[in-house]
Amino acid sequence: MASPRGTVTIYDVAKKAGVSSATVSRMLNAPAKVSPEARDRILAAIDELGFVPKAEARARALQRTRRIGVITPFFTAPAFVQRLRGIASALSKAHYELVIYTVESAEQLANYFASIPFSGNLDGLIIVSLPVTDLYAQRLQSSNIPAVAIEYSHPDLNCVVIDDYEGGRMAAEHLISKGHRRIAFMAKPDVPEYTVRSATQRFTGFRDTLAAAGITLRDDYVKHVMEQQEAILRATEELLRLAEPPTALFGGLEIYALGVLKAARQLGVRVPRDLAILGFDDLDLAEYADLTTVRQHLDESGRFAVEILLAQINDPSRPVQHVRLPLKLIERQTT
Amino acid sequence: MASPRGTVTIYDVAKKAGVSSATVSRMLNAPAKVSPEARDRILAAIDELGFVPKAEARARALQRTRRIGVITPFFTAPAFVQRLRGIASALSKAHYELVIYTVESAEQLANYFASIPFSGNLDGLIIVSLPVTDLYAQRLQSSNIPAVAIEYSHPDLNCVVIDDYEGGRMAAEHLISKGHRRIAFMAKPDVPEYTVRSATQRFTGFRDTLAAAGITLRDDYVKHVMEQQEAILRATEELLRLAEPPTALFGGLEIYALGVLKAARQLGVRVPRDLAILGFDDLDLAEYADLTTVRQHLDESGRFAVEILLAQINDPSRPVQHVRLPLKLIERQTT
DNA sequence: GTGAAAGCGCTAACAG
DNA sequence: CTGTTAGCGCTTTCAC
Repeated sequence: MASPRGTVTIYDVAKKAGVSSATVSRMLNAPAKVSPEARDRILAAIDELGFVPKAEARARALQRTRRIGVITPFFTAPAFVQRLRGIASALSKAHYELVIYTVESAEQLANYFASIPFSGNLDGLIIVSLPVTDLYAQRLQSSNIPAVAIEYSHPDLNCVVIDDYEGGRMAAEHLISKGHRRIAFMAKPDVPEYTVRSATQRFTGFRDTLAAAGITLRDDYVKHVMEQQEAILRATEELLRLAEPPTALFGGLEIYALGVLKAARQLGVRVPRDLAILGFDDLDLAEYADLTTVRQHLDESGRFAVEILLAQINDPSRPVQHVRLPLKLIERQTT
Repeated sequence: MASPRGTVTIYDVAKKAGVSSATVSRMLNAPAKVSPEARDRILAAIDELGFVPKAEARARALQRTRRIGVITPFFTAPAFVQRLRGIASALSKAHYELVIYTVESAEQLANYFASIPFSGNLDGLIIVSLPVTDLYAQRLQSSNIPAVAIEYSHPDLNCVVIDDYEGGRMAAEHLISKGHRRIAFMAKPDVPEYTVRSATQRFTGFRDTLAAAGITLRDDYVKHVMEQQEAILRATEELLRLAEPPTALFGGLEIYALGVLKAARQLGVRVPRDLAILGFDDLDLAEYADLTTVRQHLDESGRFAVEILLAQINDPSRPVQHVRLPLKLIERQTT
């Protein structure tokens, strides 16, 4: 019989069980310290009253919330989802709640960092795929809340990242080993606001490795286009219409590889016979599309972040940790 | 200069600004009620101290958390993600925090309902794609927390659902209108624990409509298989190897349509020429695959749920609301 | 083993 | 406009 919203407290339980509120509290937190008789009566009272401890109150008394926050770009992109999945799973195992803050713009991100009541409201924070500026890092530090960044790295912050340069290298190597020499690259335009350092490094590693093998990446082989399928289709056509069309393509982001794959099918180009396609990330989608790709274990990145975060929470004096997750080439049908 | 974790309170601010804590509180909640001079001094103090209000304390005093919870199956399936996306977006606009509880088994669900401190920790609850039993509905009611269920419906609970029977009907009608008469159906096995009522109704609507058009759904045209691609591939082969193979197939769940599409490609079957394929849901994935499908607006379902929930929170006396979202046939390349 | 009582940080009357 | 004061529900000494 619960009365009006949230109305039954330990005091009610205490009264009904004929003990003090302190004893009920003990019962809840350290049952061993309570006599068996009292225990039974309290348990009965709890049952009867339908008592549920109020986390808010608990958190205030305890000075911790058992809740960790995740700041992530508005999760339209599958990669965020997979990272989140890793986080959610690990957190749930550790009995932490997960609160999500989605960010749709740089401005909103700034707002969050400026105004969100981090300290005291969260036991820790995970920042997913969002650039961490010095200012933010500093604010995080001074607010004294344990945090870890995924994908972007900052010297003063825990983070879990991958070696994008190495990823580019692996991609190039794979394509070369398959006998390709006319190799193309497609990725996002380099817009200033969302300067994706990782994509750039991927590209650099890719190009350097090609160069080391005596292959120069021709300018007309590299396409920077928007993520819309239409744009990708057009770029693919341009590529194929070249006098010397590429025989292979590396998509610096999985969407591009996937998009080109789709475009290729529409254009009647056989994959991988006429055009080999290689992606990066290994989204769930990639498996469905049978795309060969460089896998970074997205779910794992989330799990790792949680691990580091919890360690940090339990021992605040812990030094900053940077982990770099391994990459792996997953060979499927498109190369 | 923030001192040890979460240490600066309104009292600190008050002292520094030479006012009482109440004034600081007013400043925070109703700045108009504070004199300009005091305001400035308080603002300055806040800045200097790096003060951030602690949500826990606020929530306790206010008796509301500005936080709503979402219980969802472990979000491996894209449909959950899209629903979540709608929820997250709507919630963020309304300045609510979103806390996520993922559930991996029926048992865990029971645990949540039994032991999670819902009341007093959350202002509201959204239950995504999880069967709501009478017991749970009752507990929800008595704990007096506003809630809404998505996908599953319960008479005593707000919910947003679709008309699955109608969906099945639309699917059948579309296929019939395309001239098909040998039509197959593929879906999940009917396991007792996860009795997916919606899938069953989809099927019924589908079969009834076929029947009304004088087409009887042959037993060897309906396949209940696991979601693994391999199982789907095998089922597809069996279908196609029939003396009279079907010319069209309806996947009661999008995965099946997608899986069959993939299988068809592997088997060299032309889609839609040799086999038309129709899905249900319209996941992001469907667009990528150019799958014709019956769309239920997943994102929208989340948005609606939030709307109802907030309305309910603001006016607890509001009657239970059942909304049924419309379905729409999205014609793409596979039929 | 148990109870009394003092907080945890904030808000909301109530006087002034 | 502002300060005083009493909670919100739970935990945690400190005595007994």
